Amino acid sequence: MSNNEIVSVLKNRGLKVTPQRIAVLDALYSTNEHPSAEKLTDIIHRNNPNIARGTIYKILDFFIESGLVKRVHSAGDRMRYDAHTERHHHLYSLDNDRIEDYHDEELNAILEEYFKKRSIPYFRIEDIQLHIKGKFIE
Amino acid sequence: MSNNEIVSVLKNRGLKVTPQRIAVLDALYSTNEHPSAEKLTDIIHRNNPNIARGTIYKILDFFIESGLVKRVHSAGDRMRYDAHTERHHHLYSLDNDRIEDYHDEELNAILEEYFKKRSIPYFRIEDIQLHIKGKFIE
DNA sequence: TTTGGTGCAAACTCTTTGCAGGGTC
DNA sequence: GACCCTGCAAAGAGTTTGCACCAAA
Repeated sequence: MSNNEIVSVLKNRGLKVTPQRIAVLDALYSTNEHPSAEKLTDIIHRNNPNIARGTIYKILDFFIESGLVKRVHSAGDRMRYDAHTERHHHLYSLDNDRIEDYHDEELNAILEEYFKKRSIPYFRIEDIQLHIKGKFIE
Repeated sequence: MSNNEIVSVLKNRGLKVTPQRIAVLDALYSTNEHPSAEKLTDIIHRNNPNIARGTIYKILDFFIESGLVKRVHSAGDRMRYDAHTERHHHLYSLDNDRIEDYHDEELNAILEEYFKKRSIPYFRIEDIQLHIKGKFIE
């Protein structure tokens, strides 16, 4: 995703454009490994060594409130982030902290169909995500 | 679950029985709110004020290795634990940190059926869990 | 010019670790 | 009695906060 496209993402939502925000979004869009804040900081610092750790945390929180970024549910050692907001699921390695996307339109359709008839009386569903745990085969 | 039953759970797996381990298991079995370590410590201290925080962490790690307890995937602020190991899914509140069980045999059957035909070539599935995010209706 | 974003460093929270003493089998 | 589990306190990792300075609109 080009710099101009990233700027558009921010502008279209009426968010202020700063080099730091561009750098954070760029780093998130350019990886699919659902980085922790630390990992993300490493990626950002390759091109922008002067962006502060605290700023990155603040920007991530801000993007989460803006709906641009989501936290990935994980075992909890540290937070993981994802800027790919289209509907998808995740594969979780039982050997390490690897998390990969799993896209499956047919599965989405089945789930949607199922929860249309089987609603949960005390709960309004907004999003459904599969956590598929297992081992990556090399 | 009675004290004797908890002792049996440990003995059947050949694990050493201590008052601290009993207290941790008892607290986990007696709640369905998927407590954090801090919350769990509160529960334990109601009856056993002298069990140390560090001990509880060590016992939780030990139980996870033994397969008696699982970590619940969450947004990552802190770790959450669950000793109910039968197959089930979770409802996640978007308003707060509430996590509730969701049992659904029909859904399990559908998922099992689906992934029998649709296998993922580079991944061996060991467990599938739905994360259903939304709002609890009071 | 005004508003609010950034950098820095300190504070905070949650979790892990090391070691001496004590309990379980 | 041997082993390893526990309590305590300190260290560590990850995240948040406060404030002065600076930049975007």
